[in-house]
Amino acid sequence: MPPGIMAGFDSFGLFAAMQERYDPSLIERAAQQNWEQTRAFKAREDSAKPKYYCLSMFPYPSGKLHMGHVRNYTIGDVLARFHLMQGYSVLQPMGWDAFGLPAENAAMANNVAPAKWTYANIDHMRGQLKALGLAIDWEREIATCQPGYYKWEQWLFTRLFEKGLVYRKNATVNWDPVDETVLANEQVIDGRGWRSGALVEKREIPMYFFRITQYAEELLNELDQLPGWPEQVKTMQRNWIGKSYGVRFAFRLAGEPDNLLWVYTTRADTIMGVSFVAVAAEHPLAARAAANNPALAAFVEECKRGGVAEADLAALEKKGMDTGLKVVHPLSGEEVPVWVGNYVLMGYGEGAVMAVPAHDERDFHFAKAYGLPIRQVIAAAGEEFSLDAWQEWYGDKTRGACVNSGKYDGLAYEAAVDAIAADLKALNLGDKQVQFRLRDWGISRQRYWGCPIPIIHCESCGDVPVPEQDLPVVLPEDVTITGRGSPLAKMPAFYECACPKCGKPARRETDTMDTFVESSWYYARYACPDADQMLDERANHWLPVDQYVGGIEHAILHLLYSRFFHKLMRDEGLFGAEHVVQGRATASAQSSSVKGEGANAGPKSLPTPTLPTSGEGANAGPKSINEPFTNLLTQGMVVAPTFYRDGADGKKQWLNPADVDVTTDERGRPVGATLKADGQPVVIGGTEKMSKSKNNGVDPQLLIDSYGADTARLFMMFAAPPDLQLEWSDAGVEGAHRFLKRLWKAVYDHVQAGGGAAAPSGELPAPLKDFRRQLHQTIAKVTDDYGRRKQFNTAVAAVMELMNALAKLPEDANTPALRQEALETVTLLLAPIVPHVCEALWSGLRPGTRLLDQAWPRADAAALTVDEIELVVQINGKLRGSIRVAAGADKAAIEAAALATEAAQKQLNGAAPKKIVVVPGRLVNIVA
RNA sequence: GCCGGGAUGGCGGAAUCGGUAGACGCAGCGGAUUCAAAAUCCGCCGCUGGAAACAGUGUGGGGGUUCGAGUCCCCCUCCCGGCACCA
Repeated sequence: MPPGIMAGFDSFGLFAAMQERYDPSLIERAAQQNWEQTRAFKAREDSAKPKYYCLSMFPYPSGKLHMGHVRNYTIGDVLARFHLMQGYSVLQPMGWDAFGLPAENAAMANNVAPAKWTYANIDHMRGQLKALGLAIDWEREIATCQPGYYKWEQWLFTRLFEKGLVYRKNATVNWDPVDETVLANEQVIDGRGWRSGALVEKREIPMYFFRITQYAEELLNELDQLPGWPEQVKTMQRNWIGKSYGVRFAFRLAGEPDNLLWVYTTRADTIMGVSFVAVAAEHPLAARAAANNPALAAFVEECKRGGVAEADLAALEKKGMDTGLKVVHPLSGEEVPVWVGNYVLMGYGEGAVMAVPAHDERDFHFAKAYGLPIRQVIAAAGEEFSLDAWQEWYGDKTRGACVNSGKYDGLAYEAAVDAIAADLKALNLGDKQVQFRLRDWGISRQRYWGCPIPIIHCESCGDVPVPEQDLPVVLPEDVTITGRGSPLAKMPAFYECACPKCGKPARRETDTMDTFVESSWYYARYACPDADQMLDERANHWLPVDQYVGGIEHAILHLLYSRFFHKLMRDEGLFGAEHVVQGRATASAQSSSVKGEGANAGPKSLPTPTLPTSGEGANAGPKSINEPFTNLLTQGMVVAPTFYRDGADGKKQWLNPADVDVTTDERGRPVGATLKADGQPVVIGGTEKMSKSKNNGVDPQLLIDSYGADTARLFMMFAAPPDLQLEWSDAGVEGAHRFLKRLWKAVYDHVQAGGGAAAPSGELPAPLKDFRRQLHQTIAKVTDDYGRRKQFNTAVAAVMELMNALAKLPEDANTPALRQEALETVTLLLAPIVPHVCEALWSGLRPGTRLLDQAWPRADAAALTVDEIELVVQINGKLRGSIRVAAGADKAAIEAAALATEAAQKQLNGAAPKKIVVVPGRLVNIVA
């Protein structure tokens, strides 16, 4: 028998006794088995407790888990477990964003069917997720590639089609002329197809669109109803929706007064400064002018080269060419030329813009480059207009007034726009208009591995939605992916069908949906994954999601589309009004300050929560059926150092950090690195997002295998706050593991020594009293960090500090009891982050009970009181000393004590202070 | 290009509402233990000067507001995320 006691299992399936050595694999297996056998995380609709729906963005099943997943899911799990301990009925589900491009790429690379590849990946990754010990209700797992899931997506599509919220129009895509296929933006590299290397062209094809613009106003306005979202994300969405107030008006074509060229502008006040009009290369006027102008035709062709990604287009050099056409200025009657500009986007607004070079920076540079006139029509006091260079104020609508603008001279922005809009309206050539930057959502994809669009094209009946009884349109799984064309369009067995209306032979749509569609409603399906309708009454119980956790990269598209879908489903009556809205987490229990509870509360006393609470205000209040995610946490990336050598072919050969040794100088600064294999130097690159291309990924599996899931979870939570990027560090992992070993030893030693009473009794000597105050401050701090701040690194740090203090606690009659209280508390506080080891420690501290059944600890207000506090003394804002005063000391006493300090006497040198600032509980600043 | 962020010791980070900059951890240095090493434990640790006490200085760069600025305002640099077909 080795020293210590061998671990045995009790009736809970947990440890009856602790062994001396911290053995993560044993502990984690036992804890996970116990949770699984007791179905500990099954979410129930019939609970009397308030509900808390905690959701992490589901993964794409790419093959194996990466560190970003570990981080994402640990954050979600910490919040879920914290709320579980706070007395909530928690739903934390998991599933798979299973459709998408990588499965088709894998199919080509490895000659494996996308379905088979995807399901194999899911099986592997599910095992990896389970090894992390997440408090997930696995009985609700969904995969979006299953017909049982996408059937309802197709069903909603047909409903929206009937309502006119889905329509068909042409859109521009990246076309690879060699592979004869449409490319995703990421498949266009430097203007060429990634596989064929062919120059990519723009091509117009018909696509289905969701009319998201119909919801633009609501999507914009309801951002104000989301106090639980980061301001940053709401700002990005506001800007993306881009509501603008402007004027839409028309120019008549010179000599063809019935032919109108419409433009939209937010700067109608500068209309008298228009010196040309620019249209997109795809604009009908451009095509018309190019018909008998070979040079222009060549330019239009040039504009059609390259991809459609807006980031690339915006970075292009601004180019243009005169069409030779002229239009008549609606107010001045002057003729202005029409140009084709490569910077004008056909898909945005009218595909044409009025150009005012004097007051638009882009137009200014364009006019200078092509020698077009620049006419100043706005003047600002104290500023001089010069054609030499662009100045900020030229484009500032808050400054100045109209000049050189005839009857509008002297009018400021608003008055000028009003007058000009009124005049255009009188001419029947325009009016004020509110416009959105947001465009309708094109969802057609010419790909195989996606949800089939449930439409049948009939020569007589047109586009006919597939009737409900024929859904789902099942995606055939036995296909060969070649990378050329669309696989479904080559399968007559798939597309040959009869028209549901007239019965004549018809052709089934062979495009599939954007995978963003599946991810736009999965959060709702988790409420009722087995329902034989899109959503059932369980959605009313669980929605909205109380806490959503995921990467900041989804700030706009995914989160906007999900908000849109939520409103679509609401308007379809899938949840909301007619259902009873109940089971809301109305536990109002806002954090209440301890400060007010005692007259002599310490300076650093923190809020104490009452049970149950989620700790954030946004979670309370009436349940909204308008928004899917009440609180949002956006997590940063996981990054790691990179190392490389210059290969013989001139390309960099990237080396994995695990294979490299870094050497440091005597201060620990890195001075060089060598490859472990050959001891020869390598180049230290930058710190970058973990990726295959830079070979700087660290496999979470290795981490879990060698240290255990708890160490992985602890490192992830401790290394950085959730919203910042997290830098990978092997040494940091070691440190996290060391802490768990120390914690284990502290509890083991305590239990071996006979443990202690549940709590100390009677008056404690000062060091013990101080420690107990720190203990209860830590409870308050950690509770606030988990609940309100959602910042876990500081929670861990506070517990580490407490453990450091515990190790220095003097021995007294009450010490074992105090130690018992401290260790029990620490175990509970850390349980959301490192649940397995805490479960084992708890069974050591309280044999026969299970940690999962314990309530969250509460700070004892009595333990938090202090008699005396320390205040910093500053002279002219510089730290010069400190004083100790009674906790309730008044301002006069504090000032007197501060003035009496040696530092103050020396600095003042007999003179009277000019001013004394007393910051209660913090400092005194004497202004000499 | 446009929109949104970020920058604090050798490193990750802390400082929550404008109030002691550097908590906690890593690395490093010194010591204990050991035949030795690993592990563990104790101590030191922004920079400059000083034996020390202490003084000066310091939060990407420049300016400003304030008794007091890492935090607020203006300008700039670099890095990161998104830009509608990667997810």
